Amino acid sequence: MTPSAAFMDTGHDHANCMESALDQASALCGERGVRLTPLRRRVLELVWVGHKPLGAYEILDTLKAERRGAAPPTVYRVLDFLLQQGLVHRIESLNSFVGCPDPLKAHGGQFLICRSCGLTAELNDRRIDQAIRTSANRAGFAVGRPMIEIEGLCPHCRDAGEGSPG
Amino acid sequence: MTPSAAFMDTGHDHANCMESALDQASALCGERGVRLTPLRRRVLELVWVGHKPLGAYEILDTLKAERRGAAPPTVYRVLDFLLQQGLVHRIESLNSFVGCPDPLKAHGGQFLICRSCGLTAELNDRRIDQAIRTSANRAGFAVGRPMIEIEGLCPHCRDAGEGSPG
DNA sequence: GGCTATAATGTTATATTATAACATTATTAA
DNA sequence: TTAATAATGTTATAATATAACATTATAGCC
Repeated sequence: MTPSAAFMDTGHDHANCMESALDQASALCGERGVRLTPLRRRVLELVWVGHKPLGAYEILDTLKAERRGAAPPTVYRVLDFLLQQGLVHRIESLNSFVGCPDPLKAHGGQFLICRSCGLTAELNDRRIDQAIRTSANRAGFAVGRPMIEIEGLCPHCRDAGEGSPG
Repeated sequence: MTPSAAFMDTGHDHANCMESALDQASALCGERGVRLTPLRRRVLELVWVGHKPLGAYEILDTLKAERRGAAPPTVYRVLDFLLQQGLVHRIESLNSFVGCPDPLKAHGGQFLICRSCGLTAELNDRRIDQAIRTSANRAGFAVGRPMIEIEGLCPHCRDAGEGSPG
């Protein structure tokens, strides 16, 4: 089960998952001739730590503890870079940022976001995408970037009875 | 063609569309025993004026010109009320608010948002909803509120060649 | 190596969006 | 008319994001 397919479960090797995301980012930046500087790498690492969306100012708080002179532009500039390279996604409904498990494939985001624990999983379901394109085309609309953010309960929190789904 | 089905076209009688939305809101509040006060009615009217999402501070600017003492809480409280009654939707990707053409039916929003002119159309496509539920269920996720915001070009701007769709 | 162009980051200030907390006014219903 | 509730007014501030310019680091060239 890849990270992109569903929520990580008890078998999920997170240290490995994060390391491989960073390695992939490093390779990808190398190929593209852009620089994954220590600062950029560190921010990418931070958004990967929890598998849950992180706010810019949460990232900033951590950076401030690690280097002098970290300020909002420090974080937002790095996030812009990571977004451009497809290494992170922005979750609009949370004003937050999360690591992308599949940066090679260009894609808008489809996210399942647990309202109880905050864990987020990225989907890439062609049927959802197709249903959207069909419906948009019918309205004469040229689809650019579809954003899909599904709030609800992850398997663990659902089973623990953390509130009703509706 | 109802407002919910697609973008308004040249045949769209907007004055009538807005009036009917306000009438429907008034009736609906009456039935529910909640009050569509002049302030609330005015804000609802403002979000309906353009068929495009309006920011809270844009609404505030208009209100300030019309009454003394309008301040951010004035607007946000009214928007909370209108959101609760299903009379407006919040567009997360724009931090903005837009009138709901079908407040009786409980629904998450499916929005087509033109990046060129800002016009927004609301969809309610059961196939999109179904595709999302199928995919979420497969991941063991209990769907609460799906948020779907499709950025792109409306028919008019697409035909006028206002930038590429991707 | 030293030079220059560019990219990245530092720094200060401020814009934009949203909420907290408490005071006042309006409406409902007894 | 009065008490309870709902709605709005008011002041202050929190949270998110960007503008503008200064400095430092890196890459490519001589």
